[in-house]
Amino acid sequence: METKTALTALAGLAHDTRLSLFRLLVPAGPQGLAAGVLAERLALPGATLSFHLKELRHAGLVSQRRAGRTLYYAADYAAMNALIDFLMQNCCQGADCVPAVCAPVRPRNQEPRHETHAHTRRRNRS
Amino acid sequence: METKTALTALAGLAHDTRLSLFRLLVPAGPQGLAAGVLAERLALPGATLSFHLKELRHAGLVSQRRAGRTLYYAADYAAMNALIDFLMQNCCQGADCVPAVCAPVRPRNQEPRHETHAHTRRRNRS
DNA sequence: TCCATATTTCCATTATTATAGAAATATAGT
DNA sequence: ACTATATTTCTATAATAATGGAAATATGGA
Repeated sequence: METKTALTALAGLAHDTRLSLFRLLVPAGPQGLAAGVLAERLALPGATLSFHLKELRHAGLVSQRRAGRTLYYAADYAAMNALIDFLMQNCCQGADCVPAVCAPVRPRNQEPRHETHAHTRRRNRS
Repeated sequence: METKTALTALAGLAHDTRLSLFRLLVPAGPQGLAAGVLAERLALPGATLSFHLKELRHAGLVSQRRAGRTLYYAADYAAMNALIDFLMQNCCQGADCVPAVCAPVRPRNQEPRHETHAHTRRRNRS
């Protein structure tokens, strides 16, 4: 991951509202949540919500999908993995490090979402 | 890690100059680098450097130590680990996840720097 | 075509963060 | 005590980001 990309991702998450949005989207899985639902859950005016969603989108952390007149937003797990990877480079320079692997909690009948760390064994079966 | 703490840490790293500072400090190990050295390496005016170092310090990402008239700044590995942990919660909600462990590259005659993840096996001997 | 719904973009305002010169503080040496 | 060095805090200014009402766009249904 490029430094500039990492910086944008960090700035994307470094805001109360946006972090909350992302945290709502993560357990929602790949199909995401409608803008309206997000607005309601966080009690945000539409314009403000839109502003932050755009920000997250530009940071590559969420994706947008239209279905009828509602827009669904979903967390981008690969982007989050890439960010974590980047931070681990900055934390330990690649040495003596256990890499992280993240995936949607319950992938709803869909193929695996990212090929990063294909070599890494999974743990924490819960 | 508390959300508020994570937000501060994210904001701490979400700036070009501060991320560069942190990346200079990481390989420097626990004894850190003098403010003067950092100023020179990044070609920053003293006041600007001070501003960003304070920011990083308030975010808990770096520590300060005085020796004579020079102030040394060092990366806080535990804080970085905590941040990565936090992000992994937000990425996969604790399920199906390999936790990360980070440590200084070459601990210079000093005891291990953090007790987080004492249960986790190390990998990547290089 | 007309109306309702879902959501965005526009724009003005306010709030927050960054920049860097100059003055202040801390320490050390003579 | 005086001077030099290292670095910070003070302060004003400039730059960037966030907020939210109002107007605009997109879609779907009658």
